[in-house]
Amino acid sequence: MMLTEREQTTLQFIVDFYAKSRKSPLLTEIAEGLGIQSKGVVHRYLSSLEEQGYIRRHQKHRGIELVDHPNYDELPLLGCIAAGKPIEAIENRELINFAHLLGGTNRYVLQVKGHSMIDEGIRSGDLVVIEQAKMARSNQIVVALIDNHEATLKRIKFPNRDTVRLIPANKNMQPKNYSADRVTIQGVLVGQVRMYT
Amino acid sequence: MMLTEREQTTLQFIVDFYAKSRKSPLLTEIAEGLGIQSKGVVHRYLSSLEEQGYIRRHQKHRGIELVDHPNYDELPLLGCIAAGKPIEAIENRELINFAHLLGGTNRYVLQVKGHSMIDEGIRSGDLVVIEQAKMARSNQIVVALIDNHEATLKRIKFPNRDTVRLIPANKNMQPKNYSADRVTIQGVLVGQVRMYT
DNA sequence: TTGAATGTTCTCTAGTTGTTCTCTATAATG
DNA sequence: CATTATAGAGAACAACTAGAGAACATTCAA
Repeated sequence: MMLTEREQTTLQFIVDFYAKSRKSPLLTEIAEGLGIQSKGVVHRYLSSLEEQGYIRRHQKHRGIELVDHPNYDELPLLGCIAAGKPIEAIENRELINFAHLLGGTNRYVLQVKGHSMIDEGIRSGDLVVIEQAKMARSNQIVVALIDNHEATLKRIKFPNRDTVRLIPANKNMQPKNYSADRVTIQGVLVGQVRMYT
Repeated sequence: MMLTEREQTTLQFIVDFYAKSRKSPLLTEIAEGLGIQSKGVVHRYLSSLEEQGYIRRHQKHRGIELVDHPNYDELPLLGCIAAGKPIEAIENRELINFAHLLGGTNRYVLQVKGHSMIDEGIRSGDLVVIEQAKMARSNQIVVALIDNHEATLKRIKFPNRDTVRLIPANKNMQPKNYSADRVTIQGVLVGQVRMYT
């Protein structure tokens, strides 16, 4: 379960290459991609990757097969999709990295119940990633504890030094002001995830 | 069975280093981080940490492995948050695993533009994870290509064998029927992610 | 079928990183 | 005062990583 630096870049190159072209690279293509002259070196990396279960090889042409590995934290960003327009292909196919969403040491997940953030696109059942924090900037969405027993997910503002304003994202609900000493911030919203089965 | 001061700071440094860069530090990096000149000293600390079960070492470079360290594909699910109610703590602290959202090799990300899925909680700017597929089940949300040049994200239904119905999630837009041969399915929505900075 | 392209297996080299020593210093303690 | 535990420097060596490239085997495509 330990990849060396070069083995990692090799694997990443294969993943990227496959994401872009839907086929496996040749040894020479990998070598070129890594700036290496010798395909023997590449072959050694591939052997190690195979031994560790990241790839399989059928000794054919473009025979490298990626094994599904739960450690990928990136996906290729293929483009934008707009209502009624074709997919704009993105030239330099970016990779979206989700690691930093998960990476923080003091983050946790809450499942949302109710519809107080519906206009923000946060629906009942969604997962929100919260970064533990005691402070927040105005306009951030926070987990706020009111009078030490009522926790809510709301957008926060500070109208003045002694007042905290918590704003739901739902037309049917009203913002409320609280004196600052009644509200404790428990965390700040850093992400929202929904999984469709 | 106690850690000395320096052993603790060493361990802390490794944890922090891993959290930031997702790889284990070199002895020299640890030495530098602790303000030590000699990697021999670091090695002694590591031996002690290993003996006491805090780390494992595979005598390679970057071979330090933290024992009992949270996987970075997972975050703890602390509970539910409802509008106006306290956080319901979940007893057996579940870990939410995002790996299977990212795991597939034939998945990619699109950034949404426009508001055709707004009632589904998918907003302009959101990232959607798409699994490449040519088929879909009724009621799934798919990337559909119409007449080979217009791609959209819509909920799909099959009213009858020859007809495909694409349904936007926006009250201001109307569902449309197409003859089946005009519509190509490019992928199925498997996830939606939004990151707040 | 045959030549070119590609994959496999080697040996060699260099540089980096990990391991094992010995030596010194300081503080706490009986 | 001697002893012990902690902390550090640094040298010598071993193990590992990285790369080059040659020779050979296999696969592909004309």
